[in-house]
Amino acid sequence: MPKAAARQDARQKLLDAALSVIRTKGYSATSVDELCAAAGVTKGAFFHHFKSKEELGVAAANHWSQVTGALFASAPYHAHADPLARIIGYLEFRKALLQGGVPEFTCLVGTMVQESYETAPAIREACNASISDHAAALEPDIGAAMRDRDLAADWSAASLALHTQAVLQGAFILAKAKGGAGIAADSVDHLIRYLKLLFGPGAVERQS
Amino acid sequence: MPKAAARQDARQKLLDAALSVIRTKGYSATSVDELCAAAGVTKGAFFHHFKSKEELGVAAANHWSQVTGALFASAPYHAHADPLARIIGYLEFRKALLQGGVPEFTCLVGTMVQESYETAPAIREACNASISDHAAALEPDIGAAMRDRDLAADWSAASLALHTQAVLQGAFILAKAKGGAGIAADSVDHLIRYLKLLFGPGAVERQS
DNA sequence: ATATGCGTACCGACTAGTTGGTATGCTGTC
DNA sequence: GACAGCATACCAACTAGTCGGTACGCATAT
Repeated sequence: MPKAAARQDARQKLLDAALSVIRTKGYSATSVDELCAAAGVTKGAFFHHFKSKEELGVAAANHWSQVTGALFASAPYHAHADPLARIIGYLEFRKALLQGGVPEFTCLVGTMVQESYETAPAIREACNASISDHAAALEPDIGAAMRDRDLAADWSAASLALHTQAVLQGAFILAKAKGGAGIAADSVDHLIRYLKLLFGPGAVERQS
Repeated sequence: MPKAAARQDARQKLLDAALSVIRTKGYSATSVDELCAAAGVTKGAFFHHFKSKEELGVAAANHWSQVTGALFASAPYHAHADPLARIIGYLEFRKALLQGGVPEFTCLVGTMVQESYETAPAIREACNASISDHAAALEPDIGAAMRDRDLAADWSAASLALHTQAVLQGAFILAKAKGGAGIAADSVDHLIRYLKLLFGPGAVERQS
């Protein structure tokens, strides 16, 4: 019975379509009709599940958090024993993700927040939560690496975690401007170099 | 005779209005009518000077390059004798610019390229030129600092120059998401710390 | 078993307003 | 009187959102 399975999946199809369409054209330039066409559903279905386009935007940001959250949670870099190795592993993983076309590896919430931070507070907050939560997931490892090496820093683990996200978001903008991923990988390399310098020479190698 | 002065300035007023309106609402969400209202001109004047909205976008990006180019060319950090001190001075200057509301200190071309990189090649290229030219202006100082210190690096002056722009663009996104400049300043601080580590301890202090 | 009742999921034509763009005309300057 | 600079009026296409209606699953009663 495909009927039971088919039910309630217009919402999912719309959210999945939103991820790719909005990353390609931006939030404002994406029309509801276009979203419906990409998802293969009707406008009636759209407004049955979302009371407005803005609500779809919020839901898309949350959906993005879930999808990427699952991706990073199951990534292999968590296996490293040394916390700094896990952080570097995370960044290498981000670099490995820079494959395919620009719309495929760039960030949904980074794109959306640029367009709606002043006009759609609900979207801004959902995007902020997505970025901030993702950064917060890095904090424990950064904190542990600092403690491991008795670092008396004038910066916090939280600020460094957010800085990694700033570099990534900025790398995406340059990739969009230049039309390729190369420059983004270079920027992540600079970030990795920064971390290795911060935590001392040979810091990663002296892991267990 | 205000007439002679008033002539030909609809274009300037439109470009100036574009800088602030597009930075606030984004390119797609900004309508031609809105732009005209903000500039205090009519639609006829708009399409007299620009044959399409996209052409206005390109012109706005070029206008942005000119305005910011003049700002940075006349900035005080060029006075430092040491090239590294000039670079750090540039970043401190960028930090000092993080004043007022978010729309006032964020970057026009970074905002525009996100929305139009796939749909408007002319705008993408104009934004790319703006970012790349600005980065290129930093290259000579970075190269000089590398030579001064006999740095045998596995990265180029060009890639570090672009990395600074990535950090700044990413910092703007975080500022938009969080609704404040604080996080952006933190990220620039991390970047300054990276440069000081890269060029060796006490590198800036041993300038003339 | 089957009839009744009801809620959720979905459809697609419709509307009021907005969009980028055009056609035409007026006004001052060379 | 030609032409640049602008204004006004207008248009077809598109916009987000609405609305009356259908299809179907599920619970309870009979």
